[in-house]
Amino acid sequence: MATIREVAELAGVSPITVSRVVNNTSYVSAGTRERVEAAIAELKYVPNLLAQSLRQKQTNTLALLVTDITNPFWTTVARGAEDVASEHGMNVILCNTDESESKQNTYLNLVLQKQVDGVLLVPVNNRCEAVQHIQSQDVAVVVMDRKVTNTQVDVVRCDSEGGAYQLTQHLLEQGHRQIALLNGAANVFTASDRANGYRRALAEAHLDADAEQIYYGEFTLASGYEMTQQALNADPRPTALFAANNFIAIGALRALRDAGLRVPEDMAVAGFDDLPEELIVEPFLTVSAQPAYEMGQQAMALLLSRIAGNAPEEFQEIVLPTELRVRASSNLKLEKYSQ
Amino acid sequence: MATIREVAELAGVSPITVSRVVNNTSYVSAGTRERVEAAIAELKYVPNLLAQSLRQKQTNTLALLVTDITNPFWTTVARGAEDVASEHGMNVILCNTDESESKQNTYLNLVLQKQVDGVLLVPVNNRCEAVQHIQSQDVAVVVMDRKVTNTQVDVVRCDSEGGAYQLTQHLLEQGHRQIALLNGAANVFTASDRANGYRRALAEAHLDADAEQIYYGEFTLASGYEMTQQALNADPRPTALFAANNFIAIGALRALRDAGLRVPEDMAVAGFDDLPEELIVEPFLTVSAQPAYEMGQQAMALLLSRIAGNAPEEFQEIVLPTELRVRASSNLKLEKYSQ
DNA sequence: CTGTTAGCGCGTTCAG
DNA sequence: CTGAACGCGCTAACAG
Repeated sequence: MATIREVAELAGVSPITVSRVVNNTSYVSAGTRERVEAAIAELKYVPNLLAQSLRQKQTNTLALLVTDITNPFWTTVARGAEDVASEHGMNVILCNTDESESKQNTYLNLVLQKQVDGVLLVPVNNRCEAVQHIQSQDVAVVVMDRKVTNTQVDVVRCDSEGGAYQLTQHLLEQGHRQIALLNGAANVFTASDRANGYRRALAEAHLDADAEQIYYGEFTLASGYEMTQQALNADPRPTALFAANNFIAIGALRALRDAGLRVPEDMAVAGFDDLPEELIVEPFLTVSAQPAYEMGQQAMALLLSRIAGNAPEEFQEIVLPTELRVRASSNLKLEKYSQ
Repeated sequence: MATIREVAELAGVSPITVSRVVNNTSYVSAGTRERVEAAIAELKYVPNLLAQSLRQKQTNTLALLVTDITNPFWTTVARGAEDVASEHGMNVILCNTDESESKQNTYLNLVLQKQVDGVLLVPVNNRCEAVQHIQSQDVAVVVMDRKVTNTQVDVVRCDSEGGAYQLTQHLLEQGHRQIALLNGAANVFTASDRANGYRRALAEAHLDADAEQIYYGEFTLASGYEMTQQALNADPRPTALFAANNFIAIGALRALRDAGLRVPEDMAVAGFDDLPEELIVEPFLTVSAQPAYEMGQQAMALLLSRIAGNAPEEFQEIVLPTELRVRASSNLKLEKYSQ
């Protein structure tokens, strides 16, 4: 662990000259440069970024806090964000909040202490303390995927309301009149937005309030399984299930299998979020696909321009459209998945 | 961004006293502590970990370099490693090398510059420069999943040879005599070990060398698809495919589907690495499952004990067993997956 | 229980 | 083109 001083001594120059060679920050004569580089190689010198960042008051490091890194949706978002960041020479610290407020706050404190230059946050709920905490430290922040209340902040998200509307409409067109919505937690905006889109579609179809059947749970397989069991025991029993994310959908499909029901013959199923093609032999589930990679890209691009100080002064809200992909799980006419 | 000095001034104490309050590192009278805490709250003081780490010469941060974070296998490994690390108050920087040597080296340099206390490395090939580079900086390192040649270093991996042997044996028991191995890159130990296990099983079954049919590609869906197409055109055409990882297996299943072949009726398929249950409605693929989470745990535990200086002096090689899970893809008698 | 001194490794500022 | 002085924010070592 050689220091810049040791390199300087060996090369017979001052530390600052070594710094200039390493960072290419000023002209250095060819001869000096050569001697310095030889010394660096000999001592296996590795610059200490802690000291550099401390001095320069910037770390070229950003934090990305997502709610569930085991979900391919978030992996894809993270890839989009990282690709943009590394194009700009910035590194990303990825943190997994597990939808837990305490984990979120722990990680937030950690990365603020690590002096990150900015934070890309998927908030675990729609309150605003976390965002304000970041802002109070004069650290740039962009909220992703979910809105927050009562706070001025940049947001990049997908059109959950519109996607849910479209998906519900599709199920109505297939003739379904009892559609159960298996949702995430009610205090998360993506969940309430999807409920709103669902309601709007029902209202336009002139179905009365009785037709509404919403279950609130979590964005997990276990919760999807459980909500499906409840829905199967409901009266009237739904003929279609709308799963508010991919894990809920898989939980629902499992519960249906365990109940001996076929999809789509005995129950239609549709969901939010496509699974990446690497994980699926043949797509079967009808979904409203969110542009995960693009969301990560755009959110990171906005964060970087905020840091660089060349973003518009007013806060942005960027809403990306979702795409309806009709497949066999909601449509008897399509060939059934058989693998 | 208040500093410790500003807090000290406001509280009417010295900076070191503030430090002691923040870190609970020595006795402080209740009254002083209260005044300091009030000042911290008022100034919204957040300690600067860069400065602290610079001073203490340790960052409590570790690096984890894996080859493909979009693969659930590696996500699971990472979770195992992180869970152990955070139990010990250590943070983990996760880096994705994409099986690229240059990316690996870039990240390695970055984390060494960031002064990580240790590195958990999945090397992109079986050469040893990367490991020696880390060791030359006196940074602790544990290699995971793959061996490296010519270098003394701790290794935690799974029994690829044994797992491949077991899986091949299973296919032989099902009556297959032409089994194609769809493998990763030849210069990666996990790939060559799986080839060795495959060969050993063939040899024990007294099949001559002609029976051996190994394709070398990459651990990706696209490569699995391609190798399967080659295998289908081979003479003799195999009756069973052994995919060396989960992505290759999915590529193979797709290629078979596109060729109009049924599994297992027209072609048996088996693979390495189970997919996590969150992503699968009903397991269909026969696999040799590696204990991914445990591998992450054990590798991290070993790394931490090396750092703490309480690991055995000699280098360890920990080999975890794989588990054969027979399912419908290789067995006509089992019920076919139909979802 | 609290404070003083010194320095971690680096880069900014200014001077040559 | 090169160097000296200084300080980024924090804490180890020592003193009281």
